[in-house]
Amino acid sequence: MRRVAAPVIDPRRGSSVMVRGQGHVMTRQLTQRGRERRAQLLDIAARQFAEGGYHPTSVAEIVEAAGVGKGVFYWYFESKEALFTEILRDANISLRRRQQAALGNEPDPIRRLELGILATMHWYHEHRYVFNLFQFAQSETEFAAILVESQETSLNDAMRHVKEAMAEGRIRDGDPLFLTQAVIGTTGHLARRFIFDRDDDPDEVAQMASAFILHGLMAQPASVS
Amino acid sequence: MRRVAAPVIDPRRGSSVMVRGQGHVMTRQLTQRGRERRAQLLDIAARQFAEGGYHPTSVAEIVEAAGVGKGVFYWYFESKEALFTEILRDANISLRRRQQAALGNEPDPIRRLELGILATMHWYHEHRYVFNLFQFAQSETEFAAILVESQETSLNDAMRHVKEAMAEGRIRDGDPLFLTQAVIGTTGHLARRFIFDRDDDPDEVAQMASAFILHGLMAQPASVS
Amino acid sequence: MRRVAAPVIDPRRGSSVMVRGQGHVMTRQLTQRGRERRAQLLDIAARQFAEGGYHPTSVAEIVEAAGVGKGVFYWYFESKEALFTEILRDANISLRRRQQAALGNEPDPIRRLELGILATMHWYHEHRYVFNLFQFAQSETEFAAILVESQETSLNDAMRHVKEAMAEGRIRDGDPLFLTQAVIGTTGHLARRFIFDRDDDPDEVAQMASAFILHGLMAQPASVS
Amino acid sequence: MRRVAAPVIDPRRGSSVMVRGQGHVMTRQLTQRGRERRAQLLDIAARQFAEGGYHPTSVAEIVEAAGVGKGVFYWYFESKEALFTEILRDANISLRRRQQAALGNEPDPIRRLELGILATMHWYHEHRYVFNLFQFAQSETEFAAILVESQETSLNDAMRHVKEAMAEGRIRDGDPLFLTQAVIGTTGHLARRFIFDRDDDPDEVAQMASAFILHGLMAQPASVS
DNA sequence: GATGAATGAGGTTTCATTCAT
DNA sequence: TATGAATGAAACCTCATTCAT
Repeated sequence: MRRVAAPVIDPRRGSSVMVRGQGHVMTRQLTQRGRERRAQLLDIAARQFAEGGYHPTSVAEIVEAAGVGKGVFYWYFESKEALFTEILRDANISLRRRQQAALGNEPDPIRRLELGILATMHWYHEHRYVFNLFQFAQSETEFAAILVESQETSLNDAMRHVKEAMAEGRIRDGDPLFLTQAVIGTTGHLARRFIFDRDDDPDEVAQMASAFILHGLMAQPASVS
Repeated sequence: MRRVAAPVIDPRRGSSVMVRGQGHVMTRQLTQRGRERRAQLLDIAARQFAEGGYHPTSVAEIVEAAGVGKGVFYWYFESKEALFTEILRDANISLRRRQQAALGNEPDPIRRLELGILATMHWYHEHRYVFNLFQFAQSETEFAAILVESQETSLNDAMRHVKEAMAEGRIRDGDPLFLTQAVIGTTGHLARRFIFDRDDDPDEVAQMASAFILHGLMAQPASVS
Repeated sequence: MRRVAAPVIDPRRGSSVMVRGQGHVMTRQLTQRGRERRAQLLDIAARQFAEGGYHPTSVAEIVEAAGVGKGVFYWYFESKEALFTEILRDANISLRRRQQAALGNEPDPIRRLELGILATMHWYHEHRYVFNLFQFAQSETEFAAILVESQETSLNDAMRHVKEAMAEGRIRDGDPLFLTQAVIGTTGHLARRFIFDRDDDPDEVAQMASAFILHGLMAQPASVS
Repeated sequence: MRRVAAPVIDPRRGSSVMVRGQGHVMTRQLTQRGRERRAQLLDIAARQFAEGGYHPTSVAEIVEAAGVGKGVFYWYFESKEALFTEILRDANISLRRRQQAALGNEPDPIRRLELGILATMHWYHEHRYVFNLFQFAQSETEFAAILVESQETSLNDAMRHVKEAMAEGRIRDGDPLFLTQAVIGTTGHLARRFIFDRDDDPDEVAQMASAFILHGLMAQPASVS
């Protein structure tokens, strides 16, 4: 990690936790202090998972980094797995919030795509450690399912822009899902390679990515062969 | 895994192994039978890692699936990690071989890109389980390094086509590395989503991917705004 | 537990507690409310120990069921072990009280045995959950000692009847302790099997138990009175 | 434990083990050495559970007593619980075997009961530590079920004798199950009190127990044969 | 070459108990 | 009195690796 990244956790969220009370799940009310501790653990864990991998990072390492006893972890989280799941969900919520904020009331769907790509690059730039978490999550069935579910809303947002643009004849006809996935995949991979690996300027990466993606989507392209 | 995928291992390769014997590393010569057993273990392990994850899959499970004792594993591989590293390398060699074979003597660089995308989709279709392996490998530093190294040659192949096309004025000017990464990232993500997740027809996916990518690369696009 | 059983705790008892405060043991005076809370905890704990076992039942579960914080537990009890010890003592006191009440001034020792068996069956019927507590307590040295000590008085009561009956020539000569243990053992096991396991009618079980205890298996028994 | 008791495990039994092989249960073949080690662990564990209780005795203590590493335990047993279950089953098999051997071809059902009681007392005398195991097992639902199931055969054996004797008019009419349970309960409790607690002579205990069971407490019993 | 057995550090999780508020 | 938070030892169990046979 070349520079400290902003946490993805909103400490005001989550004033209560789900815990196991002998067989049935109950909700535990947390004090202000409790909420802060919980957010701290989420943040520390996210960074350690990103740095060292989910499996290789032990609960012991997490609590040690937080400077608390081992029991604290299980006071706030049902399991290591539940913690990771929550990190994934929180990250996606944070990313989508940023994308939404960036769109404002922009009426042009193509412009909305551009703004979304720009917001995404900036968010990744600030939360660079999340790359590895998503990457890993994709690789194990249970977590991949969480990811898909968490990203569904963002996917639909983007697909809406694509459909609108298509209806306006601004972009080529085609399967909207396929095109949207192309947009997302390209954005993600370029972010990984140029923002995460090389720490390039997010504005520049976004601009180049937009160029590639928009030409890819455009109607009336130059003839291919 | 919806259907049985072809192994990525060439059993003729690897007629000797590096192993630890009495403290120092030594090279072991393998018989024909030995080479087959080794290839079998690589194949079984690859599938199990893909299905259940690298860390969650234990050496015990691998040897059990192979129907051999635990000692056999360490007869052929230095460690679980070395085994995985080898799987990654082998997979990339296999993929590149397929891409190379597809290009033939095609003189047109743009056509070479198209053929490469098509070959890639077909290869992923046949080795679908490899997706998870690559995805996971990206997420842990040590394995990510292996991946980057293994994929460097393929990357340079593709970049050569891009540069040539650019020199011929067939595609837009721009950072060739950036454009090549865009091509690769888009191809990979679309393969993941449509070939792995949905088992779509690789020819169709390749065709749609090529359309998106080539328009993205093209010179003289339709005006954006 | 098929039906709610009566608590074995007398909330009027125990107006003060022994607890550890600053390193030394001190006696704490309890208010009326305090005594009730204490009795409530004893009762809840007894049922949970019976249902789920002493060791598997955690203090956390007990206080959760009582709807109080964890500190409360240690305000009223020195430890989980002390709590269980007290449950055992209370249960035996309650049982003996019932047995005593049943005897009245009955002059016939044999009749007294019968009345004792009947009272015991009824008590077990009302406090069915106690079976598991006694059973468990027998199995761990420290608790077994508490049981033996708590049951000594009841044992001596019963043995007095046996000795009197023997002196009157009403029952066979023999080791009074042995015969008394036989009476107790038979009563206990039959209660377990027919009252706890099958929820049979305590009057019927008592009657059949008395017949067995007095006459054994043989046909043509000596007339009872 | 005042004296060393004979193990209840037959090391020739059990040439294979059930173990978990990732989700599904598989059977593992054991070598002669493996079978001995397994029997040793069963025996050591049984004694330690009896002495210190099932829950308080840790797997660490068991393997330490056996002088082996912790992994060995899980090589031979699926879990601590599975081990205990097996101890319970083995003990009941051993007890029943002894009872059966004692009966020979004895035609008289009453005599068979007597011989059964005698064999039981001797078996308990040799396997005294089993008392606590049974006692504890009774107290937790899951293990109690195992006990009931394991003892069903012995119960039916004894009930057959009771029914025969009843058919011959040798013992009183009554519910055969009730009477059989009375026999078993009395025998068990007396064994516990006089053989386990006091280390009395099993022959004497058996004789007094038989007298009580056959005649009850009454003087002038009906003649036995 | 191959096997079953063994190792033991280390993993996740639980829990009796204490303490600051 | 009472609470939520914290502790940390210790529980059960896993697993990469080694080894005797």
